[in-house]
Formats: sequence, structure tokens, C-alpha cells
Amino acid sequence: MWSRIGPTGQSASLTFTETARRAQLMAAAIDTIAELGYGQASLARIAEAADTSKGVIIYHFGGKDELIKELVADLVARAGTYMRPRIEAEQTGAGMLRALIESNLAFMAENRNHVVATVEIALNARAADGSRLYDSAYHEMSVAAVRELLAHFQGTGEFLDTFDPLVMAGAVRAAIDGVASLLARDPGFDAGHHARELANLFVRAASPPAARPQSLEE
Amino acid sequence: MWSRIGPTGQSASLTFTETARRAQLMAAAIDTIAELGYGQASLARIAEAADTSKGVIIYHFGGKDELIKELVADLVARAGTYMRPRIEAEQTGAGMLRALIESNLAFMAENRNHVVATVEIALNARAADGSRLYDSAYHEMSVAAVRELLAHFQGTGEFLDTFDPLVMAGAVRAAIDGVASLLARDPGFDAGHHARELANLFVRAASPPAARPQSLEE
Amino acid sequence: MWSRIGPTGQSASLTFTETARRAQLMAAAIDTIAELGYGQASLARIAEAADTSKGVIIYHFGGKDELIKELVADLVARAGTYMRPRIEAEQTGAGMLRALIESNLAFMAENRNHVVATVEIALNARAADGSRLYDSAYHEMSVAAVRELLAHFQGTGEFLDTFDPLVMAGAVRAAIDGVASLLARDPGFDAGHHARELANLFVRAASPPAARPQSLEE
Amino acid sequence: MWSRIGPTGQSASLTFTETARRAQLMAAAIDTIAELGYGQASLARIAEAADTSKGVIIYHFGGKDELIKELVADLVARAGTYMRPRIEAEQTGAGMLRALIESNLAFMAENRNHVVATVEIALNARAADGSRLYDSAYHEMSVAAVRELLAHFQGTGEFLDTFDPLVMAGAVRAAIDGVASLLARDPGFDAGHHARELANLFVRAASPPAARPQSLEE
DNA sequence: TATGAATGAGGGTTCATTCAT
DNA sequence: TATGAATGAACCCTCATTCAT
Repeated sequence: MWSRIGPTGQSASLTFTETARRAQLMAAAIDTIAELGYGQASLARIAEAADTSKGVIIYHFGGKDELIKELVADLVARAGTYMRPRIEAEQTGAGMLRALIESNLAFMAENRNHVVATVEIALNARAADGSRLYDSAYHEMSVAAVRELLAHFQGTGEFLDTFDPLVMAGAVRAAIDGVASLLARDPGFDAGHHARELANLFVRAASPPAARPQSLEE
Repeated sequence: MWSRIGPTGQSASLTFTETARRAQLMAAAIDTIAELGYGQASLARIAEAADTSKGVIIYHFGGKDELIKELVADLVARAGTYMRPRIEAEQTGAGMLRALIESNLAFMAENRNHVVATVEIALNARAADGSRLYDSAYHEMSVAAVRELLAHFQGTGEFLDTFDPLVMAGAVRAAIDGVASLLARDPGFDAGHHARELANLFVRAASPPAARPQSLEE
Repeated sequence: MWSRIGPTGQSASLTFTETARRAQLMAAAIDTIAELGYGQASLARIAEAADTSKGVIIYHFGGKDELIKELVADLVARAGTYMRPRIEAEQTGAGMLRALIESNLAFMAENRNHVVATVEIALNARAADGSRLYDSAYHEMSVAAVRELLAHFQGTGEFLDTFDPLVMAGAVRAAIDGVASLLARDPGFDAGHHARELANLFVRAASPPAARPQSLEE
Repeated sequence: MWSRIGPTGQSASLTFTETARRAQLMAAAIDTIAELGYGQASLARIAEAADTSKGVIIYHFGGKDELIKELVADLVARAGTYMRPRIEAEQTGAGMLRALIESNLAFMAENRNHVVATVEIALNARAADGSRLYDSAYHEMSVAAVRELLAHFQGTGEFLDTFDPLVMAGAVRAAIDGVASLLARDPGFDAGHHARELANLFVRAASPPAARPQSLEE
């Protein structure tokens, strides 16, 4: 009956209005971070963007850290939900690599601010001792996923076995993540074109010469 | 007196001790930023690393912003000095692209902390209104350089003319810049191997199938 | 409606459930203050200990101050009820002084948390202007009671008339109150032994040499 | 040369002005705590009493905790310096006990606010987890000193061996510490009278009947 | 009767900068 | 040239209380 302690507690599911309020605050945080950067996104500024006061944010999230954590977790979850089926619908290595890149960029274009904010956080959020809070785990995980895809199709012979799959995976991720900055800067950024070009680039670099066309019919 | 205004002013060349002091302070700033990140690198912490007080830094640089600006400018200048002759020594597009990537990574490996610090700054430093201070100009310039190299050898026919040179240039830069994070995290990072792999990757992606070997004799 | 105003008002007697609820909240407050101290015992923490929310406390007591006031009043009343008959059962000054000390310590041992909490409150609770809320009145009253006991038996000749009864009363109260801290710190504290020793001490100090044994047969 | 980092650092002795400023700030803190209590003595209020801003206190002490710690340490040191020679000048148990009580109360009367403030701190200052910061160690130490004095002269036969020296030591300390509250409340408090009365009381309680006068010629 | 939500003052601390020396 | 001292804004967070439901 009184199992709830406060909106911060995990011991009970959130009410409808709670959820809505949190979503609103998260949206304000996302926009603020995307626009001003992590370092400038103080609780005061986020609250201002949400047309409330700092106290409200603390009340609903228990602290800034929790707000940030939820923001990142939400994006990661939604990105996975969006991309996974699109990648798994493919059979060939080229298809899957292309789907990974294109679906990732499509997701980023559709969630511009949230992605920009999360990149800001991943690069900047630090613990008290200066150690990065999000970068390592998140980055290594996403690189590893690409690496396994590449390595698997090196095994089947579809991809060249002459390149280091870890290095190429790093390059793929770097290229994708770099798009976040481009999105942040250029409102008219053409994500579709960029995605196809990147996909072509890395498919070309991964496949044996005979197997691949110089460009892609679209 | 006379024409000198202060150590900050440009109206007179710096004395020898002045220069040495500034170099010492910059080194402290570089190490601090590289270790703790831009957000945590307060003047107090930098001063502590330099075994001096905040006032000294302000005295010599006029403010934190100026110190940061010099730090970036110094790295950019040194990187150019290091890379340019190595790139211009090549004649072919593949050679130049390879030289660009490899010399860049070599420079980064040799200047680990300075590079890490500069990336931190580029990503984080903001003006009072939240606009990025360094990212845009620096990034667009370095991407443009790669883009022109690619476009030029698309014109000569050595490179495929089917890809968008701007997109690939962005991918090259992203891959290179991504290395800074790897360097920051992994002290045993093998820059040489990484450089050759990246060079192979992008040369392969840029060249027509007939013209390029699957791997590189080294 | 009718004559009732709210649970805070005095104009109507409390319902049974009301009383039970208040007792539960007071118990939670007692345990929280005893464990964490007055300064750390926020409404939120007390509510958490009671498995409810801050609002409930405010609703039932009208505010934190009222809760605290009731807590103290309750202890004072119960202590009086416990001690008075035990003291009045004695005829001699030595007997009464001994009964006062021993029954007080017995009460404290049986109501450890409540006593510890009340001491915390007495020492810390302040009005907005910084003036102590409980210390003075409570302390002077309890000292006065001891003083009168001592003075009365100085008049009968049972006690020495060479000491200042106010000073000794203060010492008696200080010794008793000091036990609260010992109780708070040491769970295995032997209140019975301590009580007999203190009673012996002060009886010895109050009585003429001839009249009193060096120690007490027990 | 640059071994100093800031006024907080321990690596160098303090300048003269530094010491003076710290003393001034400590005095302001003492007065504020003595008047308003520990809980109400915020940095802002202390700073106001010192006619400066919070930043100055943080600058000189590095934080509130450090200021408090110094305040307590200073009093403890000065109390020891004051009392020790006066106690050691005595040979008999009665003389030493009397000297201990009287010199302690004399010190307290001469350092009223500092003593009141320190008692406030000892009773109220808590760590984040609610555990007391100063009470235990300080209290047990001072009780132990008295206990040893009593036990020693129980061994020589000057004091009764029928009482528990730990309990009486606790009573002595409680009586002395209780004086802090009296001092805080009553500006006209007669410390000399109180001291003699307390000394008589405890000497009487500790000595065999034959050996002690009912009162003390003074 | 009780709850969730919100508020606003105040808490301690960090920071870049200014200034007299 | 350099330092110690001070400043004041901004930071995140805690708190008792109010209010609509």
C-alpha cells in the first residue's frame, strides 16, 4: 500500500502523469544538451527550457545523474529496437553491413537532438575522479557488434580476410558517430545520401574486388 | 614599458623565459585535460599540475580561453609541419592518402596527450552562448583538405569517380579522430598497425577494383 | 464539520485510528532521530521510516514542529508517570534521591530510543531566531525538582547543609542526562549497575559522614 | 619554491596574514555557533558575522568541515595547555581532582563562546551517514583521563575503593560539560562558586568519611 | 484521509577572474 | 613577474511546506 516512497524509488511502476512529466523533462534536457552542450546544460537551464524550476527535476529524477542516465538508456534501447530487425532481415554480409549503417543513420536523422545529446553525454560526462561515465562501455559494445558482423562474413568468405575486423569496425562506428556532429551543425544534412555513400564505401572496402560493383544501383 | 604592453600583448616578441614559462604551463594544461577531461580541468587543477598558482596562468595568458586557444593552435601548427612534407613527398593518390593517414596517426601517437587534450577541447569548449568554439572551423578545414585530395585524384582517374568525396573525407577524418579516443583509453595501442589498416581500407574503397591489391605488401 | 476542525485542532478528541496513526508516525520519528540525530531527521526520512509520505505527517501534525513537540511532551509525561510513585514511596532523603536516580535510569533504559531522541531534540531544536526551543524550560524544571528534594532534606537535617543544593541538583541531572549518550553509544550498557553507583555517589556526597555507609549492601 | 598550492594545503606554514585571517574567521564561527547552534550556523551566517562572503571561508579552510575541525582542535589543545600544569602541581588525589574540576571550569569561563561552540559541535556534528563526528573520541578520552586519576588514588588508598571509577568519571565529566550549557544561558553565571561546590561534591564522594571535611575552608 | 506534485529558500562547493602588493 | 586574497555567480542538492485532487 505504501510501498512507494517517492517518484525516485524503483519499487513501484510510475503513474501515467509521472511518466508524462518525466518525458517532458527529458525532452527539455535533450534539447538543452543538444543545443548548448553537456557542460552548459545545468539543471537551471534545463528547467528553464521545461518552464519549471530545478526542484522539479530533482523531485522526479532524484538528481542530475539519474536524468542523464535515463536519457542515455532510453536512446540506446530505442536505437536497438529500431535497428535490430532491419539488420536481421538481411542474409548477406553486404546487406547486413549496409542495413546497419543505413538504419543507424536513419535513426539518427529521426532522433537528431536525442542522438546529439547522447553523444555529448558520452563524450563529456565524467565521474568525480575524472573517469568517463558512459563512453567506454557503450563504445566498446557497439564496436564489438560491428566487429562480429565483419568477422563472421570473413569466415564465410563473403568478406576479404585480409583486413583487421576490429579496425574496420572502429572506422565504421567512427564514421557513423561522426554523423552526429554533422547533424548537429547542418540542419539540412542529407542523411539518406550520406548513409548510402558510407554503406557503399565500407562494403567496397570489405568485399573482394570481383564480387562488388563500383557503385550501387538504387 | 616602451612598446611592450604585457606578456599577453602581441606588440612585442616574448622573452626567452616568457616562452619557457608558457610552454611549461601549456604542458601542465595538456596533461590535465588529457587525464581529467576539459570539464574537470579548472585553472586550479592546471596550476596544481604546474606547481604554481592560478594567477600565474592568468598573468601569462590573460585568461583560460587564451591558454586553450594557444594549445590548439600549437597542435594544429605542429601537426601540419609534421604531416605536410610526408604527404607532398608522394605522387600518387594512393600514396598521398596513405601518407596522410599514416603520418597523422604517427603524429598522434607521438603527441598522445596533446592530441587527446585537443580533441577534448574541440568537443567541449563553448562560448558563453553555447556555440562551439573550435569544432566547426577546425573540423571543416581538415575535412576539406582530405576532400580536395580525393577529388583531385578522381579527376586524374586514379580514384573512382563514383563516390562522394566529401562523405569519404568525413569518414577518413572520423576514423583518424576516433583514434584519439583509443589512444586515450589504451596505453598499449598499436598506432602503426592501425594506421596501415586504415590506409588500406580507404585506398581500397577509393580505387577501382583492377588497380588495387586486396592487401598491402609491407 | 460540526465542532471538528482537523486532526491538528484541539477542539475535538481524536478518533481511535487517528491516535494509532499518530503513534506510528511518532515511533518512526523517534527511531529516525535516535539513529541519525536531529539534524539529519528530515520529514522525508521520517516518512520513509514510517513507510509513508511527508504529506501524511504534515496532515496529522500540522508541521514538523508540532510532531517534535508532541514527542517531547509524551516522553516527559510518561517519565513523570513512571518515576513519581517510585520516588514518593520513599520517606528518607537518601531513599528518595536514590529512587529518583534509579527510576530515571530504569525509565531511560526501557525507553532508550525515545530518550535518545528527546535529548537530541532538547540540544538541537531551535526557533527561527536561533533560540533554543526545549532546553531551558525542560532542564530548569527537572533541575528544580531535584534541588527541592535536596533542600528539603537539608532542612530536616538528613542532608548536609554545607553544599549548594542547586549545584548538586545540576550535577545529578547532568549525570543522569549523560547516561542518554552512553545508552545511545553502547547497546550493552548496564543501566542497573550505573544507577546504583550514581545513587551511592550522590547519597554519599549529600549525607553527613556518620550517617552513611561507604557502599551499599545490594 | 612553489611548494605551496593554496591556503588549504598542508605543505607549508601559514603566512602571518593568513593566520590572522583564519583566526578572525574562526572567531566568527565560534560566536555564530555559540549563539545560534551548530545546525543554524551556515557558512553564509558565519561569513556574515565575519563581514565577508562564503567564498572567503572556503578559500581559507577548504570547506566547512575543516573549519569545524580546526575549531575543535584548537580548543582541545588550549584546554590541555591550561589545565595540565594546574593539575600536575598537586600531589594528593583530592588536590588533583579539585584542580581538574576548578581549572576546567575556569578555562570554560574564560573561553565561554569557544567552549559552548565546541560542545554544540561535539553533540551535533554528524557525518553523511548520521554517525557522530566528534563526540565519541573526544568524550571517551576525557572520561578516561578522569577515570585514571580516580583509579590511581583508589590504589594508593586515598580514595574509597568501593565505587566504580568509570561511573564517577562519567559523572564528573557530565557535571563539567553541563556547565557549558549553564554558561551559554546565564551571562552572570558564577563559575568560581560552581567549581568549588562541584569539587567539594566529588571529593566528598570519593574520599573515606574520616578523611574529609564536610566543607572546605577557602 | 491521504497522495503526488510542485515550490522556493537555503545548504556547501567550484570556478574564472580581479586586484593590491 | 608573480602571489595570495577576495569576489560573486553558478552549480547540484535538501528541505519544510503548500496545494489540488
